[in-house]
Amino acid sequence: MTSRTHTGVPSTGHTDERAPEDCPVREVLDRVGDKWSVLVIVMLGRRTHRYSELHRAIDGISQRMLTLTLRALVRDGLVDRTAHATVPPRVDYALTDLGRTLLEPLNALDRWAILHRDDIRAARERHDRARDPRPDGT
Amino acid sequence: MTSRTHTGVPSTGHTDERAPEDCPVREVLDRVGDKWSVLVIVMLGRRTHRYSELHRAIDGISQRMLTLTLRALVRDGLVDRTAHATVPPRVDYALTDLGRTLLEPLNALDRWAILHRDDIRAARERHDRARDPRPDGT
DNA sequence: CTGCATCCGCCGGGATACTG
DNA sequence: CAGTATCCCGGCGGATGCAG
Repeated sequence: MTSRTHTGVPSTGHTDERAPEDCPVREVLDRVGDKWSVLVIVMLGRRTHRYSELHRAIDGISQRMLTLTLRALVRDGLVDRTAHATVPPRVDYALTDLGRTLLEPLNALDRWAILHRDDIRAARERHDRARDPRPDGT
Repeated sequence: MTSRTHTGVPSTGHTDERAPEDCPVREVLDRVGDKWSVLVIVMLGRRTHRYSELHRAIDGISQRMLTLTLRALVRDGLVDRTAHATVPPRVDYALTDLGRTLLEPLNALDRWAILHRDDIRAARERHDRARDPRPDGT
């Protein structure tokens, strides 16, 4: 149900109350914010990988999730699938041009994470310590 | 079982096989890739909001999730919570300096989404049509 | 090797009711 | 107004087994 009932806010008119639902960021995150997509994209950003390579490289991913993730990425035109009719079969996955363009904003996020991961850890510990003082030194 | 039997692939050895688990991008996504965090951050990026304002502005969010989301963001030092001891109570939420820095990479993702959302939609429809031709015109 | 099918546990998150 | 507490459901994702 997306029908905005605008209960109170009588469209203040001047404020930028544009609902963030149609905010494109969320759209990307809905596609790529899952558990494995970014990992796959990052791997394919380095070079083309075949299925088993990805499976080995991305530690912890199940065949099921790797397949589902790849399928979704292929469907959205971010990843290219090339099946070689050899025996044993061989399937290569690579980023499409579109997929490669996604690398940039992802790297921006990456840089932010590298710069501020310690800040977040610090803030978190500070916050937790304030809530649960742990009188003893364990 | 991860013991490389190197059936064909003769041990890459020199390639940058660094596992992407320690890839910081995933860290950010684990924190902010949930359903509501980005929406809240975007809203707070525009201006300070109080609880009820966020609740009204972010269409579809439940009190529970708004509370949980805000708590997590505060804990990580991305959002600042200011409770005014008035009656009725009033609580303001605003981005911290750290939170504001996150706006940039988020905007990068945003720009990407705006630029390429149509490409993705097109690729998806093309892919779906190829798989399920739908002979009739429904 | 590259998947697909099935079963199942876990938890994100919605609905609802209640409190300070 | 600004939350908290409880119940509950869907689906994400892991494990396993089977197929081309």
